[in-house]
Amino acid sequence: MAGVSVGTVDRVIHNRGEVSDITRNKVIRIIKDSHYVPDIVARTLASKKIYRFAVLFPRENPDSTFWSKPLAGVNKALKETGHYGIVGEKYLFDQFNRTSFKKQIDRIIHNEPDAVLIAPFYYEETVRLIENCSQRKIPYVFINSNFQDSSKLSFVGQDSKQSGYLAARLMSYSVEQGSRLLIINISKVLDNHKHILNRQTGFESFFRENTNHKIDILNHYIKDTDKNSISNSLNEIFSKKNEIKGVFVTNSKVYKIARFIEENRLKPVTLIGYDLTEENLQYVEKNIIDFLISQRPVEQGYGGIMTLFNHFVLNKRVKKEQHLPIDIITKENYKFYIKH
Amino acid sequence: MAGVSVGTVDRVIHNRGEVSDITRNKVIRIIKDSHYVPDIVARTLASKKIYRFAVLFPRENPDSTFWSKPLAGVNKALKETGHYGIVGEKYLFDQFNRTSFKKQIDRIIHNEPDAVLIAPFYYEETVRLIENCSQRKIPYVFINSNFQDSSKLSFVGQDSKQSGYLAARLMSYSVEQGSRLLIINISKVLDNHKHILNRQTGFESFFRENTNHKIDILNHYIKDTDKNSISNSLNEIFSKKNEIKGVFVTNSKVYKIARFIEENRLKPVTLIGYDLTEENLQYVEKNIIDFLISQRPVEQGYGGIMTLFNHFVLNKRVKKEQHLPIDIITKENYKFYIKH
DNA sequence: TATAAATTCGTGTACGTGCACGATGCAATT
DNA sequence: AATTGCATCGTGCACGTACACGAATTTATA
Repeated sequence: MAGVSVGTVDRVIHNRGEVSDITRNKVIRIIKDSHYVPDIVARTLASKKIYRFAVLFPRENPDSTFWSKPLAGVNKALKETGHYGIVGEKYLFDQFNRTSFKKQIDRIIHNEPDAVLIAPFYYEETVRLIENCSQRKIPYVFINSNFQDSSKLSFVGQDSKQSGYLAARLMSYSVEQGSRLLIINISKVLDNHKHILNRQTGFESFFRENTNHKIDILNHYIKDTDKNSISNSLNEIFSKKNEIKGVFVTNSKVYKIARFIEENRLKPVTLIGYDLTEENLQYVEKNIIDFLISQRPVEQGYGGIMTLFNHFVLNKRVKKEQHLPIDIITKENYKFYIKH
Repeated sequence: MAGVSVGTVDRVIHNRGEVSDITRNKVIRIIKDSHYVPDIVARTLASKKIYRFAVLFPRENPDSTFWSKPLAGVNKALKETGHYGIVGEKYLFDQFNRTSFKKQIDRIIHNEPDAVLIAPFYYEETVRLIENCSQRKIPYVFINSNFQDSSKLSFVGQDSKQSGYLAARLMSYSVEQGSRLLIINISKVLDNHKHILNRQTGFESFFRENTNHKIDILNHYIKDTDKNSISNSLNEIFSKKNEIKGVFVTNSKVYKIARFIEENRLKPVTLIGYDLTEENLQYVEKNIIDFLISQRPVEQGYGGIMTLFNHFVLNKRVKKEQHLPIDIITKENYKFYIKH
């Protein structure tokens, strides 16, 4: 149409220069008018370009099997996009070991990937990574836990505060006026997860805002996660007066509380926590855990890679905040959420 | 490797004959041993084959906006798979008009698509369609409502009975012993939706099986869906003695009940229904509807097309029953389920 | 034995794009 | 006038597969 060869058109499309302004404009005009879009299938076949995405995740550990799910989502996405030259390079760290996190970041920086998918566990090190990326124009996406940062490509995860708010709503159905509730934070390291605190904030604000629920809320922190420490810690609270009607655990460790309740044959309380792990589901089956809130972990990993795929291969614009639905899990519907 | 040309290998792969048994076996052997898989990108580029999928859905109507969502999912899938030669041909019928359903089936049979995605509304006509498909070896997939049929390729939708069961569990949190509950079926036509009845069955069986909940359940059918008929019908029930503590509506018409409750300023009841429609969400916002159960309508349409895509293009085996998660929707999390 | 028919196979072209290489034309330099 | 340099553009091959066509070989028929 423009009276030029495909080579010239190709140069225009890829901004490779070596085209006069006159022909360039002519070609651009025609591309627009005829609604031409490159055939990604042919493009993929012809191009030998390979996109290397670094994936910075915690390694699965005995204390929490959670992170195997996002990894499964990543692998699923990699399988689907492998044809298009996407390869994932995994950098797994020990989530309780800051040095291990730092080391993997060093490796990433050294290996120069085309993009990075980050589970931001430790603050300073994360900042170092994203500053390096910004400098080298490497896009990066956060997963699971958000990061205040305007130059990120995207965040894929849950609105943590809202999830706590939702938990409170669920709690409100089964506790009457004047009841006493308990929020439990149970974790070895506290500094690194703002979104855990957001859950607590959300939970509290529900009862503050819905003033028709007159509720007394206790906060409790458990730092040592071995069985004995938990037992001692909880005995104290529950023995005072067993007046607690509901317990909200701000992470996936809720099964440890459930176990305590079961073994001590406490009066039933409404128990709400996070994540569909094997251990948690056991107690859902036994009706000890009432609700679990799911973060859609598989979709997080899948969405993280797909975001980069859309950005690089399909040239789509991606949304900066991608909040996944907050799924409510009970004994009756959990089976439909597992598998993959 | 086999000492033959690509042409011969191609004939083996596609069972096009004209290959001696000896060479065929040799090639097959090598394909297996070397884990060869065809490059779908190159295949798509080279092949001019077009797959025409017929989509038999209800047309969106003022009474229910539900079916626009599966259609959106279908369109999304078609966009993604368009490169691979997938085209959708839509056959939309009036869900309250059996003749319209029949007519579209005639058109489908006449047009000879490569596969059919069916929302099975009327029984006999559906049987006629799938018998025709079986005869002509055209695969078909059911969506939303299941169909007892061993030769279908797949079903994509929800486990209806389990969703009713789940609704009952949610109800159980907010009603004390001895309460009276109400199940409302509200629909112009009753014969065509077994899965609506399954919801009721599931709800009832929860309270039968969990005998620690002593609950009295009333059933109520509303056939005329205009406002006055509903008013009259409900007035009768609620006026007797306003002792009803919870209402379960077995479909998306729950907003009509909510409206009645609002306008008559009835004592608050726990109200549970189906589907995230505009009208329903209004009453969720007002705290009149407590829970909605979502059928993941968009995913149903998306999954229906993707099932056929996997079958035809990727040669993947597809599962015969694909049950989507039963999402629990409240005022706090509904926002994350809409959009797309 | 010669010829026809059937079977089995190889070759060439196409799909739409990326990219290396070389060709062309014109202006600047020697 | 001859040469060089630069900007601009076209050509050809490659990617891995599908498929039409015709060639080669074997088997059947007269």
